[in-house]
Amino acid sequence: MTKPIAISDSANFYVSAERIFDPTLKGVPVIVLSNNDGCAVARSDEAKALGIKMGEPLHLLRDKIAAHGVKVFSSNYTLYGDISRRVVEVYEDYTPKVEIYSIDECFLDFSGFRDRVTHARTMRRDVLRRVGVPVRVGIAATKTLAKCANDIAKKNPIFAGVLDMTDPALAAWLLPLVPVGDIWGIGRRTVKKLEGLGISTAAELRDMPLRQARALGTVVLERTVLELQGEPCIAFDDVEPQRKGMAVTRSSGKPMEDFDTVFQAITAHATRAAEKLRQHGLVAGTLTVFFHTNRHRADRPQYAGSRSKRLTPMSSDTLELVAAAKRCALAAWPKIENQSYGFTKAGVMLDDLLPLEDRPRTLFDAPQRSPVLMTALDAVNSRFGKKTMVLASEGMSRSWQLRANHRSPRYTTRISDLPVVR
DNA sequence: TCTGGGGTCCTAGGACCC
DNA sequence: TCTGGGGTCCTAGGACCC
Repeated sequence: MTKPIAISDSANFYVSAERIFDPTLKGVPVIVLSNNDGCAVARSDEAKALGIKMGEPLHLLRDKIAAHGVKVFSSNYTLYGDISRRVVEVYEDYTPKVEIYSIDECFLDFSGFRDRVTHARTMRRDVLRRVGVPVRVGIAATKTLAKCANDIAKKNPIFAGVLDMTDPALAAWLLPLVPVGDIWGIGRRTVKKLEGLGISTAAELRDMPLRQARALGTVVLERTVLELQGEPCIAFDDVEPQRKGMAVTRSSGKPMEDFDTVFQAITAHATRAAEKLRQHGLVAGTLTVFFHTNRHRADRPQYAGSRSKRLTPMSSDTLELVAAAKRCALAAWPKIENQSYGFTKAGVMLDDLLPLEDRPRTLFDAPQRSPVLMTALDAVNSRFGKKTMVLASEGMSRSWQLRANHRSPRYTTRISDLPVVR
């Protein structure tokens, strides 16, 4: 008997998080936008019912928003991250093993509970009571099947948010109802290929010959088939994996025309990346800078520049990272004379990350050339707020900064954001 | 006419996830 | 006018080695 795995996820998480602090949002259409107020990345059920699609650009939604009084929010990741942490705390009261999969999803070890459905229902009520967001739970023998169960529970109110599909007979009965494209790990490309073979449901994929699955979609697809058969191939893992890379990339509020502006954005991104490195106690071995024009504008000249550089010694020092980023940006800058580009996105990526204490040593290196300065920088920005102290090359105009015209208060992490009650 | 056989490491690109 | 950001894993193919 394999161990039952549960996956718990939050319905429309970002919307649910906004609703905690503003009850007037209940029962009305609400959407949360991506960075730069670009497109809808979370929609309430009411917004979905209006036909608002995941990833739909805001500028195509203006009419619907006006006609139906859709409430619109910019992303408030500080708030969502904190709510997510609180939800995990509740899960930890209901199982000794929690694997955080994403900001709104956790795998839970549900082995050993006599009545898993009752246990899940109790947990669900507790999350709602203590944090205020609704969650759904799918339980099955493998992660892929648990995701299916969760998906079925999401779409069929009859399950009241909890479906235990551990029983193989129940799985066999339900899998024919799951479209193959809804399965975890099956994306658009694979759906196309499977369609050609006449495979359109989870049950049909489960019955696909393993060799054929591997030929079509490598070991990844083969594992999915095995998981659908109830054989675990994706291990439950509650230790945080060593991260391999990190990126800070942003679209700009308006096009960046000259090197100085692009470099201001890149300075800000490299600065943020260095902060993240130090927070996690890591150093980076490679830095990549990229920037590109708006691909949706066929009428404007297109350019995409990118350069990487090894960091030796490995570093988490803002000054060193920004210096390396500048060399990359200069090397990647277009060489064509008299051609002006409107760059709309820029980013800094760091790879070959290692814990500070594991970094290779050389005779003269130090993890940060200016460790005392970095400590002071982090202390000031933590005490007085982000961006209190920045490098001059980040500039003061911030003309590249992204839009966020509908941001809600950071209710749980910033006292000055709280509404004043008189 | 004959033209090895493994290894390892690295990189670019594809596919997918939320 | 306006179209997100941050990750992971896998494979193929080239370079290089003995």
